[in-house]
Amino acid sequence: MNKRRITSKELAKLAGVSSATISRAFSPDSRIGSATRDRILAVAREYGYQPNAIARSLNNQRSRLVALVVNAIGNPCEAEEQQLLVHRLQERQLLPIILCCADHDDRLQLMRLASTYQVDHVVVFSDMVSMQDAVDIFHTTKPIIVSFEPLDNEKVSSIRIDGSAAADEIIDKIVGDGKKRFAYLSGTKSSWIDKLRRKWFVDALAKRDLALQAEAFGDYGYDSGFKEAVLLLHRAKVDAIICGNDVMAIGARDAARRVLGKNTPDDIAIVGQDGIAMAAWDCNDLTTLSLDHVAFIDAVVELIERHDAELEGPHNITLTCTARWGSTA
Amino acid sequence: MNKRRITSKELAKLAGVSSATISRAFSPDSRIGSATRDRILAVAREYGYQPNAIARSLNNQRSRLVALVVNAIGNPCEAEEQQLLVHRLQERQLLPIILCCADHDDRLQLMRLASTYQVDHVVVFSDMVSMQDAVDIFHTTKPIIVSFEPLDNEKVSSIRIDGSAAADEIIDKIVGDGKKRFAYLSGTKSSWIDKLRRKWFVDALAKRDLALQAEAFGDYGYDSGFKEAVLLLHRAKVDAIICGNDVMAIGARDAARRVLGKNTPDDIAIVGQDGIAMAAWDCNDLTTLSLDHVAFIDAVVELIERHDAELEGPHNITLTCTARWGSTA
DNA sequence: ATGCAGTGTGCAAACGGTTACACAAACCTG
DNA sequence: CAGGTTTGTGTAACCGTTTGCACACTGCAT
Repeated sequence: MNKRRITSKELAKLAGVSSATISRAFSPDSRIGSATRDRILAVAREYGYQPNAIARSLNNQRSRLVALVVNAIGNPCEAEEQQLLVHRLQERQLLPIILCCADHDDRLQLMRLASTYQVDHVVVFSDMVSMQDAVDIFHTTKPIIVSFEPLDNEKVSSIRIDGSAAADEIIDKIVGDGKKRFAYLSGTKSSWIDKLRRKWFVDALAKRDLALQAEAFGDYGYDSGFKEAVLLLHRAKVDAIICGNDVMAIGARDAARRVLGKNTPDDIAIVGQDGIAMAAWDCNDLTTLSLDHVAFIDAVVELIERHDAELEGPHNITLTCTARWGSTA
Repeated sequence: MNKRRITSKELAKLAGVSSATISRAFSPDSRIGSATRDRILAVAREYGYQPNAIARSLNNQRSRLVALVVNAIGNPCEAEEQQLLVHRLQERQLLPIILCCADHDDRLQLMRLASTYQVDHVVVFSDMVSMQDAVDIFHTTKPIIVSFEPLDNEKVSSIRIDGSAAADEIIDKIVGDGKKRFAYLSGTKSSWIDKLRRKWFVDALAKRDLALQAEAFGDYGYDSGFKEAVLLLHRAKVDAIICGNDVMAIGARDAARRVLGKNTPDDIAIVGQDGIAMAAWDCNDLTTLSLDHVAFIDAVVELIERHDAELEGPHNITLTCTARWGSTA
């Protein structure tokens, strides 16, 4: 019970070879007689031997661990991408270590902890840590840091998102429906991603000589969407709310309907961002500025693979968003 | 650029001590002069030294890694608990490695991979792997396996969930409203958790001399809830559907409303399970058999801590569910 | 002065693998 | 059949920590 895992030396004794040979039996292309390998593999199976990944990592300088820095896993707006990425990593025999920033106050300490595990790659989805901090903490290892924030650092590859065209389309439609008084409900104060998203819409409005009539800040959650929408609608006369993500948009829609008695899209237009599966559920049917999550994760994986292949400097990929039309705008 | 991380030996040279002393400077209670420690810590900060967790783990036989075996992170019905647990682990300086089973075909291989990382604990939330397999794979390490499945193994601690009383209440209410023809929409075929949940309701019905009129199986997702509900309602005349989780219940509710034109709770009663935050959103307002997620994760953490403290054998904790009343039943 | 507990430090052996190097045996080629 | 290549295996060093043991030093009571 609680039996210690058998080591390569012990297995070597059992199989009548040296521990070096055991190691070779487990490395696909190394000089070893196929008869010996088969015998070793058989004995290994019998005794339940598996090479110790910790020891191997120490030697290799390669842990096959990937740090995923995210805000939260509970929020559907992020979870969908995370799920996709975790799947792709697993296919490649890479294991994700997830760092949840949202509810952890000392995020730097958290990243430092992960960095001591010599992770091979770092993917930052969270907008609650600054890229500069991430680079500072992980720079001694060899991270790819997938960043939305354009950081001028030769270590950081990034994926840029362009939603300006889609924002334009969306604003066009809403203005065409006779709406003029827009509000923006941010996901968070002072995050790069949020500022970028906001800018797409502000620019689209400016083209039509319009400007935001009101603004508020939430926390990417339903409750904040609901609450801030109520306050917003009491404070200012607006007939369209652009939200920082889909979940907040659902909250805002519910608030408008329940508290103010306003229905979409006639009384008020509500727009989300992300384009998560839930946005398309029949009960939501959100109009949203949506990102192709599969393409996004493809890009992340591509960056990771470039990095693995030790290709030259950082690499940037830009993806464009599209509008998903629902019945809320 | 890609500078190698500094090692304790190098730091030792810089600080004019031996690497053993470096190590001691970083272990809270070890015999070391406080002046030396302060000096070392200062030099360490200057050069950005942090002890290598991989090497430490190898030596310690303690990795501070925890394997979390889950179905998916993208499904809100699980993500909420996972988020809570990840947070609690992080507080304790433990890092989670998430294994997503839903989209990985060879789950055993996945668990074997994680087991080579000498994880200190294993928490199995997924009902897509058998507990026996998990035990077989992780038994050489010292795992706590949080299991719903009553497995008679001295390594496996478990948390049992009892929802029978709440199911009884819910059935009582629905029957009181004049409904008699129940269907059960399972989350998955042949999983222990699903069978258990189903049994609570079947038993509650039996007490009233009622039985299920129809059954179907989905995959815990919205689309499957929607699709199976449509088929179910075309196939059988039922006026209440109990669903395997909340997301499927939302799907079923949408299907009933959109495809069949039946509204809750008058035409049909719909019940979910889990009691996730989303169930309480204004647009959903689901009646659901709900589990206190905080209490649940408290229990998981308690088991992990017992295990860390090397307390005697396995331990079992039972939690009871409560009904959350919404407008769908 | 002598002995002895207590304190701070270094040495060296783990921890469990991988891999450069060395070497023996087997296989060619002319 | 000599010489060269290929193949398979073992030896030992190394990856970066931790920790038991030894040792030197201080302080204090005898």
